[in-house]
Amino acid sequence: MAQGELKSSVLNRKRNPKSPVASRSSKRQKIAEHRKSLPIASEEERLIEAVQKNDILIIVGETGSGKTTQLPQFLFNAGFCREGKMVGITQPRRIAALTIAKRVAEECDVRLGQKVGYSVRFDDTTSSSTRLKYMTDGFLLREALVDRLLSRYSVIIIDEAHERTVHTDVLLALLKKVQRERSEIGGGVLRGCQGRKVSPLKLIIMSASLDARVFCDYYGGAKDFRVEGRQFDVDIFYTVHPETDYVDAALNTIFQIHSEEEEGDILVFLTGQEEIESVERLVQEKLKHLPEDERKLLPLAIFSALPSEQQMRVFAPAPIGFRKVVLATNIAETSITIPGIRYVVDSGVVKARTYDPNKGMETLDVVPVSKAQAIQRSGRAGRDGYGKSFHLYPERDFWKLEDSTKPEIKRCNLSNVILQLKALGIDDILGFDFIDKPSRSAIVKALAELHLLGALTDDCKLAKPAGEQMARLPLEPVYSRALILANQFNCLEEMLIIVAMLSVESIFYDPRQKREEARTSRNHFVSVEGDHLTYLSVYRELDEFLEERKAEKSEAKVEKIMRKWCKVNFVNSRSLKHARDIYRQIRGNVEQMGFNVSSCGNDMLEYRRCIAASFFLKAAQRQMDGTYRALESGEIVHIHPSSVLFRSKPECVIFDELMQTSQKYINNLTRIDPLWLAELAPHHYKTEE
DNA sequence: AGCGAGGAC
Repeated sequence: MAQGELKSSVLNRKRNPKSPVASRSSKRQKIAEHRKSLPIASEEERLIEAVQKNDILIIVGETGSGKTTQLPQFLFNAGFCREGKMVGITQPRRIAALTIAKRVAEECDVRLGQKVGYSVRFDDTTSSSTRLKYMTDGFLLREALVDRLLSRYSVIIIDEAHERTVHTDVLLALLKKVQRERSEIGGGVLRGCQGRKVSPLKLIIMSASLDARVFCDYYGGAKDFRVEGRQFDVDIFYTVHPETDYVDAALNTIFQIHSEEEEGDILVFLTGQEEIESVERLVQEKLKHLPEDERKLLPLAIFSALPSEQQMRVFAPAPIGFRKVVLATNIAETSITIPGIRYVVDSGVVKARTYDPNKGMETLDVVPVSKAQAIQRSGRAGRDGYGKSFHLYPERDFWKLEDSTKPEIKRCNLSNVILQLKALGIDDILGFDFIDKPSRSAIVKALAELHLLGALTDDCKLAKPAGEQMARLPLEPVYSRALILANQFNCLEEMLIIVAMLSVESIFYDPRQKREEARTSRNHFVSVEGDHLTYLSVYRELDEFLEERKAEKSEAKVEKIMRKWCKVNFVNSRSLKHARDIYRQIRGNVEQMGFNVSSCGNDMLEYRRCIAASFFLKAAQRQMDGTYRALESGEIVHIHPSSVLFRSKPECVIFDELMQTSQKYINNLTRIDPLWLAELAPHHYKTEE
């Protein structure tokens, strides 16, 4: 939303070179006109009155209402930022926090970081003068660990609450509690963090969902306020009969649009990389059989694991006379907005992760989308003008879909959430007032895991200091535990690198066409001990490479060198950069905790023993038939083909991940001696021997 | 003998 507007204003400025003063005043005028034209503009008085009268307000507004950019400015003007107080606005995604803050700073005619700023991991632009603070919901949760009453905020706005991410759900519950505590303290008798006076907290929940009831009910009949959206109309089409093969149906629909419909690009929602790459080939294949003048169709893939340079291609306009057909996962549902899309093709399915707490196993399944998801997908055709949306299933099937996607908190491993809650002083997890309660068994399992990792005491209190240290680290509890143990094994330096690498996805990029070339070219990284040490050597080799070129001072130059190195080595540079950021952050964290970052040098034996001691819950042993048995759950599993140990099949391994896709796969492995388990985790494996 | 949706601290 804000992204596109920002870009066009920059273009306008270039096209009309005026004196800086004139261009500035015409820009101000344009911004004022734009603000006045938003549906929410006429609601300022009513909105402020509603906020003043209600401590909790649910705002329902569809795309284009202007609620996210305007409401914080209304609140500022109404005096909610007096006495140094802030209005905090949370977003599920960093890119949204960033672009919206930039947009609002421009509207307010201030430099980013002054009155308006954003805070996301690795990137904090706020200052002591910041009054409107955009941030990720995860960032606000981290702040709560330091200042439990969030006393610097007079108003907190949770945006995109309908998405129901884990972070949003935890915040919704936490803020309910914080608001109660702040009103009980009242009158500033008690003081919060750093002696700040504590005043009541206003809470605003913003949702695009038509159904605000779930939020209103949760907050004891809170008032809802509806704001009009503004989107172009999208005509919706369904198939007459159910399709047996949605890939085939998608192909036919793409070519039908191409031959029958007016100009405009096509966005196709599919389920994953393999499927997208295969549809891309099929489109190209089919084009060969068309007459020359009908071949002007350009298929482009986009999914999260795709390197940035290739992701960027979907944003470039198609060559003159060509029509783009963007083949996307649900990355294009919310995370990225592609300009020029007029036609949407919805397969009606999505890959969704679920977690089985009893087996400690995640599953990635193709499942039908929800109604809300199908509507969201259609809406992607109405960003730049009116559009058309083609669903590859009959209308009667649409009505059978779930209204909305199951909240993530009911589908994930809760160990991190529960550790955070414990660190926030919330001890009764089973009785905690979640908007949607996770199952009892999921909670019990996570508590047991935290206990086994040493984060919780026998009576389920936060252990001191291990539990507190683990909660402070922005990592999965099992990784935090690994860092604490590595400190004792004198291989903290190595474990910091491995944990950073395991925290990011798709380090290696294997384009299907060049898979063999990619494998061969990175053979020199591969360790016979497994994936962990392979990642270590990738990280170190890049580090040495950059060290040798340290003469290059500028950050941009370093990035360029790094990208080149990654390309040659078939490593995803975005992933590796992310790993380096995480490394720096968690290294800072452990140093603050007083850990001495020591290295085991070339003693990989000690390092592997540390891996075994840390991840003892994730061990698997080879069986007679060559399959593996996960020791904790008893599941029969296979080594994932992308692991460097896929062919060598050692007797006993530690794995990082157990996921069911086409089979039950373990991935990211290290070879260990089975005797180490009983030696290093006797409290868990003592009976095995 | 063969392969993983999207986010976030």
